[in-house]
Amino acid sequence: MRLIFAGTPDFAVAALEALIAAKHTVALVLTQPDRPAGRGMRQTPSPVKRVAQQHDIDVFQPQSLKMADHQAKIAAVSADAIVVAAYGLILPQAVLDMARMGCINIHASLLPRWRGAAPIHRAILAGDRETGITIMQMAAGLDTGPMLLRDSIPILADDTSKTLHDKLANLGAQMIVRGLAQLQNGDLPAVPQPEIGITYAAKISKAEALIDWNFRAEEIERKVRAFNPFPVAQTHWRGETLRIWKGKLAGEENRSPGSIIAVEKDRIIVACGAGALALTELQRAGGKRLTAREFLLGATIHLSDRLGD
RNA sequence: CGCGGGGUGGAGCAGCCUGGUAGCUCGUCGGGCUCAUAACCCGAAGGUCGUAGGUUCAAAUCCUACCUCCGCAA
Repeated sequence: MRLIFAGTPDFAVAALEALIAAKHTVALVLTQPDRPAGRGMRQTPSPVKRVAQQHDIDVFQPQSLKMADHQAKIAAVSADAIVVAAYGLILPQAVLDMARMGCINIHASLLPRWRGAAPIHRAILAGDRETGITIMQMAAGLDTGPMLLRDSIPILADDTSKTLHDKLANLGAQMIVRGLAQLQNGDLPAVPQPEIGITYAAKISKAEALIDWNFRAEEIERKVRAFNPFPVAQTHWRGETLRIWKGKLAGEENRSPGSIIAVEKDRIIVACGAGALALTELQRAGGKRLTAREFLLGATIHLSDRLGD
């Protein structure tokens, strides 16, 4: 098929590569404009742009798709379908109608749960037991279109946003290839999303990364996993920022939240609003991420210290 | 030129401000103790202090440039 691919972050890369590998003709790639990013604020191309360039695919990076001449450029491709994966721009109705088979979206949740920007993080934060990928026909509303394919995977007790992201990106890549094939054969019915069970996955904000030790240990532990590898759960220790990369539940404890209960060889146990969390991998400002064991070789944490102040 | 912190034996850190004998915790190796151990005791090896210049009688420490890692911000 002759396709346009619209995507921006790493999540979309697997799908783009799968479509190329499946011998589809990706005639144009839409991705967000290069942005100042990283240390030094250098202009940085999106992951999808880099891959597109490796395959010598034309890249188009409009700020918005509302302008007529931008839309004309897309229409001129005469694509059979537009595949969208974490693109980050609203597609106007005119664009949604532009391809013969419409716009097909790869969404990282079991719709209608977790419509929106951060479905993977939100699923872990909420303690969901499973999540998945929904391939859907795009409609004007936010992730509201009818579903074409849906497949679930379990969320394991040690899954982080990183591990889950990678699994879902691969699953999505397989499913979009399968979906397009079935669509081409005309045997892929579109099923409207249920009216019940709708939730929205708001974007992750930096402020959420700060741990509130008054929450229950299970909730904090989920936050640590959901925010790994980005933006990384953090707290304060002696006035400096401390990033928490890994933690494990550590039984019952009713001391004041944020108190250090014990400093052992391989872990630092902190009291939460209910229960306790054992920190096993952490990072000081300016330093690398370290296991608790390495961290404790060079830093001394006293039982009188408190986290979060 | 967005702001800022760091690079010190194998690992993680201190020492730098107030130049002048390289320190701590761990690991490694040898020995001891023990029924035994990741525990404990004794001893040893191992460092061009990121790189290149400069200042000085003397630089890990002060100055300059560069390389590199990291936090914030995006």
